[in-house]
Amino acid sequence: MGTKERQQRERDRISEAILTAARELFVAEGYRNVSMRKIAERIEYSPAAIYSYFPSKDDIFFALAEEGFRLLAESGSSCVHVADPFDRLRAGLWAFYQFSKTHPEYFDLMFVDRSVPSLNQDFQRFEFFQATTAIFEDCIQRCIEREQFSKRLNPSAALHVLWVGMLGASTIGLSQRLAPGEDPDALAHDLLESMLAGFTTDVGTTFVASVCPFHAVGDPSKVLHDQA
Amino acid sequence: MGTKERQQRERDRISEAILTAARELFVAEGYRNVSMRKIAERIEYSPAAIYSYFPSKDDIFFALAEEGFRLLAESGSSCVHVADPFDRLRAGLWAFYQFSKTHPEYFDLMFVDRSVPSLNQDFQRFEFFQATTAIFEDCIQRCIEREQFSKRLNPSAALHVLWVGMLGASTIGLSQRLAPGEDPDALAHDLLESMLAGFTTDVGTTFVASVCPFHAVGDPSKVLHDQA
DNA sequence: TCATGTAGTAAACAGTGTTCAGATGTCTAA
DNA sequence: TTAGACATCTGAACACTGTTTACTACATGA
Repeated sequence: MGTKERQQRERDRISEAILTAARELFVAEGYRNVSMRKIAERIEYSPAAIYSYFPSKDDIFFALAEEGFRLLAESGSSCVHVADPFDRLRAGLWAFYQFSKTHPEYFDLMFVDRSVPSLNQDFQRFEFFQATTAIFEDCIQRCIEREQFSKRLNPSAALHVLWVGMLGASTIGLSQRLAPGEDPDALAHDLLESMLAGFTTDVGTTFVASVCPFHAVGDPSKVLHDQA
Repeated sequence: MGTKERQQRERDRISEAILTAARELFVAEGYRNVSMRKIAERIEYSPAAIYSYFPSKDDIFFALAEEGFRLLAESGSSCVHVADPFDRLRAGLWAFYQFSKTHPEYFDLMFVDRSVPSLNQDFQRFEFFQATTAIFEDCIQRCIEREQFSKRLNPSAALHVLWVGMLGASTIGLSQRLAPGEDPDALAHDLLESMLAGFTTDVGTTFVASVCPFHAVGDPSKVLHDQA
């Protein structure tokens, strides 16, 4: 007895070795330069052996994305100690942007890349979101209560806006579509401040579905401000 | 005589056929599903033949990206007729976002994808930017003059902010990293209005390099507001 | 007519993800 | 101790990928 347990431990050990090898290659050379054969070579197994631990290459990268979310949660964990809710919100968003720089490959895999089908499909499975969303919606709610943000702001929609805005800044940093000398950090900073500034006033509401060249933009619950 | 000309015409014709085949495959199946062999099959040539017209697969996609910029310029051309500079600015940015939906593969190639090296390197070569930048910086300048935007706004930096913000909305739409039922259009809309609203006030300036957990974020010329 | 240059091809190289028959070794039960 | 069952791992293959190279067939200009 205990054999099954030992076998399972052995399986876990090799499974972990595969992930470690994949992670090292992936961090060093990027998603596109990781091949099953390279992983196999690193762990000194044949490529076919990997398939008895992971059903496909996709699943390896799904597992790495999960790691990425844990990493991101860690990176952002320090900001929960920021006392002021407004500063906490900003620190969290900035941590998100910084993560795209400290872990560009993880970030690409998690938020930008479209070539890992399982990630597109099962993205909402990551429990990361529930926890994080709650924290920062609370920040926004407090900012509304202390009248730092417009009373008519929808915390959930506002958080989405901030998040997606920072995603833009991160993407441009990663894809290097800026002129030489242009600073993605300054851009991310300015974007963040612009969005936050936009929340402090009711100005935005006057635009929604009125002056805009587009009406009825889908689910009303997702519209940033309640229509007064 | 005239032979050289005819030969050149023939070369151009085949070169165009290669691009057409590549474009069709690319629009229908995405960048990653276009192979030299598929292009070759479509034009009824051997794969090797393509290499006497384009040095590599990358160069084919560089040419397609150029097409993409022409397409984008066309898509946005209608908005230059919008009389009000503020509405013109908004219409242009919305056209940019819409382009990511009508031509997702082009958009991905042009602004998001990192797997075409020549695009990363020579991105600033596209003359698209000079022209477009001028138009929309002018809009912002006019909005400042009529006191719709803060006097302390830097038009170039502001345009970058708006552009990158919309890129975030486009990216999230493409990569489908939203919960089921969440509407990327509404998100893009709210983000745009938030950023524009942020420009109407001086509020943002009070944050720059003061309350922020980050100071000296690079080139001061890229900072959104002049430091008062 | 003949030499030159070019266009296009077949085949190969080195790589990719993945599958599968078979070998090898380990564990369990008789 | 032996026999059978099971798990593990490999070599070889399949069907792809981008790209290169030796070669052929043909049109051109002299």
